[in-house]
Amino acid sequence: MNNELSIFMTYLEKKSLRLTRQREYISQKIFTTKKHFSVEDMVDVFKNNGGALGRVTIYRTIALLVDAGLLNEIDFNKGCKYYERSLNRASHAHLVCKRCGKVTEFASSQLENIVDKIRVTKAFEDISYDFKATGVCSACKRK
Amino acid sequence: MNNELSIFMTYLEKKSLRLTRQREYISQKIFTTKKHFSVEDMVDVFKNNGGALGRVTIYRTIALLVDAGLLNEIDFNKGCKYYERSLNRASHAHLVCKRCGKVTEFASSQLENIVDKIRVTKAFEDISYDFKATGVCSACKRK
DNA sequence: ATTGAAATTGAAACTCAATCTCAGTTCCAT
DNA sequence: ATGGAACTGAGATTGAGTTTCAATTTCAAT
Repeated sequence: MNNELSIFMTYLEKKSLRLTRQREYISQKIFTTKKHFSVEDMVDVFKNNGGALGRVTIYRTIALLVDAGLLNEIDFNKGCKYYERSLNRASHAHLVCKRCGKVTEFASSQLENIVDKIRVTKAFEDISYDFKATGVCSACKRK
Repeated sequence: MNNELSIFMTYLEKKSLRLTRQREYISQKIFTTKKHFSVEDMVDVFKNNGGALGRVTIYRTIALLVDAGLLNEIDFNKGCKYYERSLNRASHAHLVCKRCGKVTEFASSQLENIVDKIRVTKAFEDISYDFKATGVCSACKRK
């Protein structure tokens, strides 16, 4: 059922790392999150839910999830990293408005074609990717 | 002749900003740079060349050049922003090796297609874009 | 030329995301 | 149980990038 958790467990085992109570809490919370989030967002989640976890542990767990291929790291020009779950996501670009900062997604299967070509012609492996288009959204343009 | 400088001058005029000695030094240096560079790289350039310019001025001038559309801001997972000249560049992706950190480029005209589609279907304007693929390069894989 | 408003510079202080350190704790294999 | 390895988290640290502000430069209007 919980595919992501089982992938995480396999990853940890392969690296001789442990699925601790903290790692389980943090990853389960992330695996039920639909939106983009920053590390500080997650720190706040656990602060508010009483289950105080050290911010360092949250940083480290997210780094593990990125390395395991379960999270993509993305940059929205906001001064900190953001993350999104990567499993079974349709390929998409991120549109960031440089006026209002709003982020939207743009589905495009062509991105997969490009990545496939990179994989084949450059012998690049284990690829995660991020297409970011920065511009002015239609709402801001009207002003 | 110096197309980029004239675009920069037009941009400054439109914004009622001045082409100062410092801005001219910094932009000319950038307009003769082929490689990716960080702000600190530029700070060092001017430190070594004796023409000490305040780092704040360099930050601000680069921000102007980005806003003028003459530089693209790119992220190589290195903890600071990098920049590349954008005028008349063939569209390309950045491949970043997560082991050795090496950055290579991958030309792909398909990227323009995707951006065109974003422009039209999302009414997104004034777009700059960055396609980054993070993975393991063929050299690191062999180890 | 002189004046005054606006833009500019740059040193220093500051912010804040992210990392490092290290002492104390937990877990696992023997 | 015991030793070694992994783990946690508070606090200190780093470093890119921004803000502040006093002093300077520029430009348009007189």
